[in-house]
Amino acid sequence: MIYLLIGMKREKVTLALGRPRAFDAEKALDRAMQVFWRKGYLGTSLSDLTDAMGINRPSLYAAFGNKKSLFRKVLDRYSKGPSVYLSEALREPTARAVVERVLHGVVDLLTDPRTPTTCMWVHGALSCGDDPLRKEFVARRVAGFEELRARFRRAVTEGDLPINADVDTLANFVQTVNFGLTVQASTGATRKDLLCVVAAALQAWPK
Amino acid sequence: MIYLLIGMKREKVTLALGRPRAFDAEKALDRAMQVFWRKGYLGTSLSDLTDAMGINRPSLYAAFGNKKSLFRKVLDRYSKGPSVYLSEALREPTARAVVERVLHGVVDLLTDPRTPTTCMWVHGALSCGDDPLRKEFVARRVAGFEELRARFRRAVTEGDLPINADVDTLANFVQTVNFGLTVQASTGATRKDLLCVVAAALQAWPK
DNA sequence: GCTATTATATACCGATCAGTATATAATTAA
DNA sequence: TTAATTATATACTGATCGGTATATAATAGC
Repeated sequence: MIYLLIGMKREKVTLALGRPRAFDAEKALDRAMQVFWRKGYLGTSLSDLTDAMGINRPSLYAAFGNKKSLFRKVLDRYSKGPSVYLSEALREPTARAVVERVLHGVVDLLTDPRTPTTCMWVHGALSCGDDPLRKEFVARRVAGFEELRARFRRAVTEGDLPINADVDTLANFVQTVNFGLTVQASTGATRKDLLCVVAAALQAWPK
Repeated sequence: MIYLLIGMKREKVTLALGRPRAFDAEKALDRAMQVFWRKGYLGTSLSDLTDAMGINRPSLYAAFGNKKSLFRKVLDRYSKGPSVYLSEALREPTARAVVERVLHGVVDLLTDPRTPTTCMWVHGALSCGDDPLRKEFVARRVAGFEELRARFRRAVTEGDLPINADVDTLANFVQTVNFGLTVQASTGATRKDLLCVVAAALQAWPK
């Protein structure tokens, strides 16, 4: 039953028509995230997904579209969830603090015992074969780069980076170390290994 | 015709029995390398391989074993071919020169227009799902790390690194930047982007 | 020639892939 | 109750997966 709200006072809003969904879509997305995160894009099958999500195939398609569409939704969720340290880092008061927060953030993410020992974005980007999905990874990387660069530009105007700082290179460098740490962790590096690299990278930071 | 060499002087060695192979195994391996390099491990199908190699399936299996075995052979060939810059770098006279050679080497590799814009090792490591193949990537990364570390230890004794240099961290850092550059290139970074990062990383090097 | 041996070519195997048709169950609206 | 709507469950689709059985072709030794 739906009453339109065109200047009326009626406001009943029972938008749920038909049989109600029997699963929690958010939880299902989280389960899907774990699978894609651990096995990559091509390494994950529809059966892997439905098993982990506890739903059957038609329900998955009805709720999230096909595999690629589900992956995109999971990727968005990953940005706002496990990978939120990136946007949080941008709010640190100085460029130096931003970088520390980014690099410690990724190490924490990579070594969280509850989640796969990799970054879902990197794992996805390198496990989609030559699928057009690749283009979306490029776009997201560029977006991340630009956010970092904008933050460093601000740092220059605020005086916590030298006036002649090369903000492009700085943003690029931070992103590169982040990615490198991810590959290290994905192939067995320990938390101690990663933290040493972070310390070394921070030493390179302009005073 | 084979004469056994048990204390005899006969030495004719016509080991080619049966129908001769109609393809060049080395060239076929190179073709296979291109495919794995571009599409990753899971992204490459047997049909992709036989198409590229110009041979049929039974010939592939007879000459190189199954998909995983072929991939291992290709990985070895990759180390001695496109990735040889790593072992060459170790022969540079100073630690600084080693690092420069490694990082410029990987940038050259990543931006060679004749080959895929990634490193086959990294691409492979992150595109094998949760296959046990993963363990072999771990072993190879550790081996690479140890070679670098040994080289830096030598540099300490030779005086071109400070006596208190943390050789573990230095080797780790170089490897991490290498991997990071690879992910950057794999997701669209330009040669200019990569070279800026290399310069930034070199600035961090101990004087 | 004949036999042994190895490579090639075709065609096939069962398994799994992503995706869907169909029937039924659960809900709201009337 | 009845109709409309949406979700669920099962079972299926054609395509492709990695891998192989079988038959034939090409070579060497005798």
